Amino acid sequence: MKAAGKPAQVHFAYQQIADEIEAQILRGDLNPGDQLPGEAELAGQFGVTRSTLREGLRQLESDGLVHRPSPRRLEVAVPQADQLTTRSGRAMALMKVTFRELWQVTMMTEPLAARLAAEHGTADEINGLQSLHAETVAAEGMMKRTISLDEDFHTRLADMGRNRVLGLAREPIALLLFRGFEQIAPFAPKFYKRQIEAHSNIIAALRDRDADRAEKWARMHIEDFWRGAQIAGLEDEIALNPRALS
Amino acid sequence: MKAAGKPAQVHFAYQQIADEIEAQILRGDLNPGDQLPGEAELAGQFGVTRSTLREGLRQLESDGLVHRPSPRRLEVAVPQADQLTTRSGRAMALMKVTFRELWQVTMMTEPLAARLAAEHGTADEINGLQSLHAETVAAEGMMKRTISLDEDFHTRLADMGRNRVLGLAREPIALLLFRGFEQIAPFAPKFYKRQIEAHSNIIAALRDRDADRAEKWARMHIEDFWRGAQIAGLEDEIALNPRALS
DNA sequence: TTGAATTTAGTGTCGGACACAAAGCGCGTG
DNA sequence: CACGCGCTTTGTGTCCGACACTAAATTCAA
Repeated sequence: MKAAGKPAQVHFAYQQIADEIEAQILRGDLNPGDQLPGEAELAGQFGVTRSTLREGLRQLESDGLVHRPSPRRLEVAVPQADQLTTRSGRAMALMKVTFRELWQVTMMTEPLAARLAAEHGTADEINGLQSLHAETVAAEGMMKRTISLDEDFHTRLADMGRNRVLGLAREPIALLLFRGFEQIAPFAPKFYKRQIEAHSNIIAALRDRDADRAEKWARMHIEDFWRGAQIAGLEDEIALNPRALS
Repeated sequence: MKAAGKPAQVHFAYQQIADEIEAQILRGDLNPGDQLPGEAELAGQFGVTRSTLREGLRQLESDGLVHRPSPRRLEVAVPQADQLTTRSGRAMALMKVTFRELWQVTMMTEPLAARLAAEHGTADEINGLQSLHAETVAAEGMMKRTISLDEDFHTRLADMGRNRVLGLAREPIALLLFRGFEQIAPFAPKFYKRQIEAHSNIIAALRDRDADRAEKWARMHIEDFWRGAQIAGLEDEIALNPRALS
């Protein structure tokens, strides 16, 4: 059992470059927003060719540690949430997680999100949710649109809670689960109404700053989802074929 | 509002290559374990030079979609959990999340993990936990070692629950939070004992397959952690300077 | 037939080269 | 003197060709 330091398998130059720059960023030598030198200069610094350096840069880029606002400018970035969402979502899809797994976790995250939102959400944000909800009501029966609006509703709810960790953790999970609604809806048409009821009760609870009630309705909302999955016989089905992510 | 398809900003050849191969994997044309042709051949297929192709490969590699078991062999991989853990952990560290944020989420994940473990854990796994626990008892007072063992305990507990989504979501969060113990321990020496008590109660609950009790003790365990953070005055402190991730 | 020696193929790296676009510059005109 | 337009410079994306080194494949010997 060794300390969790860097694995020493770094004999490839491009890997060393990526590691070194990563270390500089994590160490704080380079801060988000800082601009990096041109490729030629960097290559010189590291004593490698541009080709080799570029391979290292590609790696950092796809790690989200650097990015190019303009083709001319290479700067240090803080990893963006949506990028992590994509990666996690892809991983979960490829490991063929089931509805049950997604649901079990969502049963925790969404109620917590609702609770925190009730505690920290601003009036403006609540109004925003309200108008989003209005759109949802108008879209009753339109599956794709409903799914997209639902994702949005829950994401905004989570953002209102002022907890970035929760936001990061729940996003890919909620995305996959809610998308499963596509397979459920045909079996349970009345779920549109129940969803609308739940959402409006959550909003009402937020206005009253009633964290308990918000949490309770969120829980019921997600429980409903599970009943739908059961009706559709999806409990242990794979949630999503990866291609749907694209 | 357009469908969530790929943004069309794919004028760079290396990007197109990465996207194309990614699509083939997601679409199922390529399955985990499949071997890919050599670089020369691939380059030919895509009509680019090896240099360009390699940049695309580096990107896929760091996305965890392909990897090289031997330098000679390039094959399709399913993204590994620890890779995602690193990425998420790094992101959270760079966005300077607070102890409070980490703790709020952990208050949900660990009790759920304990509950699921009580429902699905095998006798073997429980015995494994038991011996790990014995090590922890022996390490009382040794901070670094205690932290590492604690991380391990909770990770194994989560794995016992047969929920990969929970495992994926909680790992980076728990890692960051538990590591904060380093800053707490000096202020609250008796926490070693409370941790030992909590862990052994969880194990006992697992043996009885008492999900409620397991969940309860996990919750108390994490609550303790929060009290420690309060004593140390860390509630809204940044959990970790990124460098500690290395 | 099995093991050792040798060929072969493929990766990692190098160096140089060119087109194209953006950033910086100078110039002429109002 | 200020402003806009075209030119130069700089840097990225891509290509080409080459070579060392090592792991896999093949041949050869016992």
